[in-house]
Amino acid sequence: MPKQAVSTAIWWIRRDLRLHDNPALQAALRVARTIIPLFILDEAILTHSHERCNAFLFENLRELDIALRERGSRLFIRRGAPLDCLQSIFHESKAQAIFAQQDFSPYAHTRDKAVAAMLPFTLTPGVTIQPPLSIRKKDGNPYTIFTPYARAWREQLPALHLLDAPTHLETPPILFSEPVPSAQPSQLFPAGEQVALQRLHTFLAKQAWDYQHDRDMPGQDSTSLLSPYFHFGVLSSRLAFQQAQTQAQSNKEAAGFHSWINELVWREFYTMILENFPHVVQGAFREQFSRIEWENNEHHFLAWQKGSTGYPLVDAGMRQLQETGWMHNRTRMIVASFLCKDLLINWQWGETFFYENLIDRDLASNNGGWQWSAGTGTDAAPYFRVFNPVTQSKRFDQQGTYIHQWLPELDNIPDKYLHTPWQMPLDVQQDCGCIIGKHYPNPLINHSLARQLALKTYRKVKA
DNA sequence: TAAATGTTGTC
DNA sequence: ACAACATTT
Repeated sequence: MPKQAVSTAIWWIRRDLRLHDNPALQAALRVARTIIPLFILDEAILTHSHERCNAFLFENLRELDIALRERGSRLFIRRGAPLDCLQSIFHESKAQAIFAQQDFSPYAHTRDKAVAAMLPFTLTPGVTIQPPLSIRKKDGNPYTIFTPYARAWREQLPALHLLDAPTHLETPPILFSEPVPSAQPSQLFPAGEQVALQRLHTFLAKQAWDYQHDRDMPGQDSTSLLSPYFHFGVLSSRLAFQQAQTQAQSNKEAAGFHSWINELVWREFYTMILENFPHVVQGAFREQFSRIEWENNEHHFLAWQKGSTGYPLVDAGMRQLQETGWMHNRTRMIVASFLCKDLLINWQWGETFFYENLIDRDLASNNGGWQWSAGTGTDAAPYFRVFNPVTQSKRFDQQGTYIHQWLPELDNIPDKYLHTPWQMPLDVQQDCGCIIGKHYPNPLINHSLARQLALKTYRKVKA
């Protein structure tokens, strides 16, 4: 960080699209009088992400610009390679320092190293609540199991001093900026930090109380729906944690709050894993699982993607993803288990598909979740843990609320066949206007046989 | 953050 | 016959 005050600093915005509790912005404000809020449209990232995800980003940029203008400032947008853009705006504006929030991915590290080599560049924490490398075992090695990690995480948690949004920002009047790209606003995820803060507030006042139980019910409105906001830093995870923690400490019935906080810690855990073991991006965390003999049947993969596997809860999950860019966590686990175990398709195919379709496309969490499901990862479920899509369906979507929400072709089938439509006698199929094999597919595979095959295939590579 | 299968206990 | 519990995958 520059020791003495400078006149102008660039606040390079990446995954911190907010004014509240923003360490990078505050670091810039501590040394500089004039701030240039800059976002760079990096084609290397944009071309690999779904239009819907980019739309969420663009809408949030628009909201950030509005919030900045209310404070006498504005957002500047450039398009191109980050280093090129930074060098030009740095010289055009005669800025003397650049501040950004540190990001954790192989791409981000390469990018940021190149910038630091050429320009006065300072990174601040802020993506996670605690810096990923700050939590280690006594022997200095990183944790690889969640539970002891979470214990250490809680024990060494420092006091969090949240940072207020600035009330006024001074910004140079004349500097080139591209317009904020226009985009289709999302119904499910309206943009802006005020929406995110309000959503957090509502969640903590209502659903969080029963979160421990209700979060497993994909048909209920029981989760916070905050993941896209966390991913782009529209909402500060430190602030969210602190508010949940305050509620947990001031209420006797705090299980729901602790359970939600635990999900925040999972996010920290997988960011830490990615940081310490970047090879997880390439393949299995544990070497022997790169040798699984997958079937990789393209036809099965397509059916999975479209949501036509014949297992209603799996298909409902995939339709929710296709239609909204988001999927409930319970169904994420179920469709992932189905892809890896029932279809014996390489989990990386699923990882890529999720990464391309989720608005909350977080590299670390997505990779961690898939490795967990596939049983190839750090804290993975044992390989023999295979979800039964029918059991899961009956347990977590008993009334079929979620199935009905996403599979209109099953609208009229009798409740007793909702989880197993293929068991409908032909006359019932005709009565309810849902012919299996015509209006809704036959199951792609027989779960019980598929399970046997998965166990056999996994057993071959187990340590 | 599971499910299937086998064993024992109860009627 | 069928829970409840234990073991195996």
